[in-house]
Amino acid sequence: MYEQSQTAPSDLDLLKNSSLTSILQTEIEKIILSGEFGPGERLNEKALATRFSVSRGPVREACRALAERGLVKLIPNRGVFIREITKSEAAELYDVRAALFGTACRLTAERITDQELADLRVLLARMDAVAYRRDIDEYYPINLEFHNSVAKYARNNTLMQAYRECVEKLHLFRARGLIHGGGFEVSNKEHRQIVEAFAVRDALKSFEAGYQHVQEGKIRILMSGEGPRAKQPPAGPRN
Amino acid sequence: MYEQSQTAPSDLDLLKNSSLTSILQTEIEKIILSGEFGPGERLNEKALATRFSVSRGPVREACRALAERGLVKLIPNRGVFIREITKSEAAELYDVRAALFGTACRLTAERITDQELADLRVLLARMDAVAYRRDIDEYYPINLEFHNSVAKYARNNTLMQAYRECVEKLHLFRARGLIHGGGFEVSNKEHRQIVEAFAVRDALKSFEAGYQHVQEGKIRILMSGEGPRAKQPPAGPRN
DNA sequence: CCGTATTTGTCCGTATGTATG
DNA sequence: ACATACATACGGACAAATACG
Repeated sequence: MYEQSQTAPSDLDLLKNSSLTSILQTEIEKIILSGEFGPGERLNEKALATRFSVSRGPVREACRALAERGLVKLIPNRGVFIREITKSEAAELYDVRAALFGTACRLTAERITDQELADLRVLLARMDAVAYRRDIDEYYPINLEFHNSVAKYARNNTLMQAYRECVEKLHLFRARGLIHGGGFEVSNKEHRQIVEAFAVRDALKSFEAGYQHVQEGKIRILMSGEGPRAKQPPAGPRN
Repeated sequence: MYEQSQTAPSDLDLLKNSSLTSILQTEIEKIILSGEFGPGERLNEKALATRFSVSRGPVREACRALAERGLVKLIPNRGVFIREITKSEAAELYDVRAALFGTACRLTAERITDQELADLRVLLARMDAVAYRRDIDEYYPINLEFHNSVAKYARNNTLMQAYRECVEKLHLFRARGLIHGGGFEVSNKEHRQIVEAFAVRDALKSFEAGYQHVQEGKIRILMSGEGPRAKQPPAGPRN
């Protein structure tokens, strides 16, 4: 029998998780985030299966995983739909993101090395440079790297993963067209406050700076446009 | 064609998600949290299928979802294992939980009604009563209700769900036997600080009280026992 | 080190439920 | 309102990989 001979796997073999389902999960995720299908649109199982030249089984499993992750929504007997993020849900997500990023900042403040601090300052300078030219295509990736670096320096993988998931879900909203464009300088000023809090290793101040930075992003979203009108489905599964 | 005729589903029909897979997901989750299978142990797909008198398809889908949720771990060609939470992972989870609960407290402080405040005080009194008798079986559910109430009063479903998931994952660790038993009075004293911060609607103070309360729980865990020895798997999939 | 048994991975067929004309 | 077409849900079977003797 198996009993105790079956033990938990090491963390390493998760990386080369080369099952067909996990590959599909990644691919479908890419499709979703690429915006090929708009929010609310339906994904056809068979179409996906033929597209990747596989059977529907792995596709279903991959979709089930993505549903749990909040990227798609599964309706019994109707199929899988790209998750629609309403404005209020986006606002909720921003609060969660603020909680996680703020805490990442707090932990980072307690653990950051001088080298890491210097690296962050480099990113600040680079953002200042491109912000001056109002180049959002240049600014965005550096901004992303800044946030990811902070999350990394917190040395808490669980926290970082939760943060990434949160950001990913918000991409579904951003894809709707409501991109928080403006505010380079003000954004980078907030970044600077975070780094300064790191420099003096002030945990609470770092938290608050990170928390408020995300909250500012939320406010920009909420102020822009009217957001998606809550278009009612023609008919949910009535039973 | 489908085009726009297919719109996103309303939030309501998620509740009666009566597909076989989602039922299995709930059932298997119950099995895991009940401790019927210890952490690291393997779940046999066919055994689960016959147990619930269903095919392996829905079982596999349910397990995929649980894997994404972090309750089980899927290893290609080897199967599904109950997730093993090491002490360091538990510590990381506590930081995340602290972030979420602290933020829930912060939001609650901004939105709590007098009635809700009164309800919390009732829970405090009840916990004091059972703490006096050192009755952990009585204390635990009230303690749980207190935390859930606070999470609810924050009026942020996304946050609450993330918090619940976090707590659920920590149950996998608690199930190992390292229950944070002691400290009734000190715990309820922290509860009282949270409620007092609510009473004066101090957001930052509420956050810090909630954050530190969870952190205290973390410290109790870390201090207890040596934690699970990292028993190495006999052989990972070598390829 | 090799053969066998068991388990997982994948695919396909049928039934049921939903949307459309 | 009814019938038709189509997509999903589930079950079962075959192939591949792994574990054990």
